[in-house]
Amino acid sequence: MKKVQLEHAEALESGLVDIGRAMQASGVSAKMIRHYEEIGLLGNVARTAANYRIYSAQHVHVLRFIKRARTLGFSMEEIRELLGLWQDRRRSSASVRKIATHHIDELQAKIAELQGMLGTLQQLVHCCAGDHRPDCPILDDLAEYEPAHDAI
Amino acid sequence: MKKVQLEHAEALESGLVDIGRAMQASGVSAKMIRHYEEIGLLGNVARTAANYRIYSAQHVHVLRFIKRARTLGFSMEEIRELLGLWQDRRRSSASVRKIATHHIDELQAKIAELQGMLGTLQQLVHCCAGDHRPDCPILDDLAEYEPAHDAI
DNA sequence: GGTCGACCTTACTACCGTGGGAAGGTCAAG
DNA sequence: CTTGACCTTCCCACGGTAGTAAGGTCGACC
Repeated sequence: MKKVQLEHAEALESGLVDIGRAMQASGVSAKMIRHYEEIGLLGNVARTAANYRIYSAQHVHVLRFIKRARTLGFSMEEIRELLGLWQDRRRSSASVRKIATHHIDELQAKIAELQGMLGTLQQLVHCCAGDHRPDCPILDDLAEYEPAHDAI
Repeated sequence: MKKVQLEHAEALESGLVDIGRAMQASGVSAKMIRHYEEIGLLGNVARTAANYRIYSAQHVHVLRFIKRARTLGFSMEEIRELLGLWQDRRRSSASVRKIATHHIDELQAKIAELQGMLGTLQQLVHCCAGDHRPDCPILDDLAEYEPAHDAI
């Protein structure tokens, strides 16, 4: 097992890319690429003799996978699982679907929460004159709101 | 200007409360009450001779204000501004309304973003068999998605 | 008095994902 | 040889909350 250390120019000619190109190709910042490596999402990343990171096409593919998953709001932990399933040929689509539906539930809960806030605020803003006078139902709500005491 | 240091029992008799009671009365954890003091939202907080924090009814009122504002999703910076306006008798309701409408815009943007994620995910989940087989449109999307190249 | 449990204090750590910046090494082109 | 773009590592920040550790203090009870 010889460890072959490529020079920078050499590496780029063999279809490998440096972090700048990986960044362009994936849309993930260099900062985050290093971070994803550090938390173990990229596996082994080669280095040139000068210690520069060198990425294979597969690495870039993983980065684009992560980027897309982040865009869909998956957490890093979920992404870790999804990557594992992606690379496992014996996975079941059910296991992927389970993660996705769980994430859908979270999204729906979050949306409901935000819509609750939004509704209340819209009501308050609607009632607020919004002029030079100090009287303000918004502040009144914040100052005087009493939580419903459902609990004993 | 004598600095009168009250004893614990003495203080509680004068309508002042310790952090535990402030926590119960406001719904804000002791941890966060100290934090809010540290970042300057509570002003001067008195201490007993034994260095325990002692809160006035006004302090508790501020804490409930903060609690309610957090429930509506305002950021700490926005809450700082709202508190300032609340305590300013010459405020205009327009200035409060402005903060609130800005927050409404943020909420709407966030909701739209989450709904975008949700829609895409629901579509993908809908297309996924979710059985023992490995074929999975969800993973396919994550792995092969190409961002639209609107930019040059 | 002594002791117990509940409460308080400060100070540090972590979470999540991202960005900023310092201080230094390396590349390729002029 | 210099320049400027790029790379390296390392540390810090955000926002808001929670956890933990090590210690001081309260009231109540024996």
